[in-house]
Amino acid sequence: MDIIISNSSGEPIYEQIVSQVKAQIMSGELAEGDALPSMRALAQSLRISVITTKRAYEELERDGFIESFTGKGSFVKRQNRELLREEYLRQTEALITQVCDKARTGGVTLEELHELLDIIYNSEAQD
Amino acid sequence: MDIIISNSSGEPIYEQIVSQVKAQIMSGELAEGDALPSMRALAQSLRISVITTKRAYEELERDGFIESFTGKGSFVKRQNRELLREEYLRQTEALITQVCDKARTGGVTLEELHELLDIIYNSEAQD
DNA sequence: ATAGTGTATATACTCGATATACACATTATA
DNA sequence: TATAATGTGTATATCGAGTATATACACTAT
Repeated sequence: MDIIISNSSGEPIYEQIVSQVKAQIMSGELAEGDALPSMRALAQSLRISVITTKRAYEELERDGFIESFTGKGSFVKRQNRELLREEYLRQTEALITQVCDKARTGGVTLEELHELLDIIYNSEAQD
Repeated sequence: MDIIISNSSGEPIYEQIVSQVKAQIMSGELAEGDALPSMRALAQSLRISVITTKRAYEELERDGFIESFTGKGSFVKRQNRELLREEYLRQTEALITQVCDKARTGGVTLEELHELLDIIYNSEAQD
């Protein structure tokens, strides 16, 4: 499982883990029943504390994405992929709202936003 | 000067003050030489500590938007409005990048993004 | 037994927000 | 004109929430 931690983003480490696991579930890289790396193994490879990986896994478990068993490990639960997609859609809408607020205040027009959207959407690194 | 504090946003109070003052400079509500409310007056009207308003004013002063004089007050400095607009443009682009990342992961298409942008841009409260 | 899992407790550090006391400028008024 | 009173910005020490941690504990499989 590939997880990349950025120290400069300001986003908590455990949240970065959570969102990247969700993204991999969304993309199908992680499917139902798949074993996640053990908390210790992940902590070691990211050079962080076990407690931080545990916190990430706890949040994923609380939200119904994975299940953990003492002595055995952590595993991906059966997913309602459509539910996840809706979550992403909500988050996307929230971000677009921020974009519009910022743009209006700064005198950026709707047309400019559409242009920027095309440019940025197509210029980003693909998987 | 109208400043509105939201406790639910998660954004620090002093940052909310900073961004709203910048927005008012951008819109022309605050012009060169205008006096800002005193740190105490603003603190009292927002029911927050003087130290928090001071912190906001410090950041505005550090970034060259206002000037403070002990015993006299705080005043709007001469502005390069074009510089401010560019700052907003940069922030807008950064937000759009986040939008595209989130959208891609969630399987939201570019066409859907354009539609959402039109809807949200036009549905937001106008000044 | 041993080595692999997840779990729980107590601790340190950062950052937003604060109360309180201090220093300077203007204004009222004696 | 002198000076007390009020209004301005400033500085120090402290609290609380949230992130990340070291260490020790409990369970499972081999």
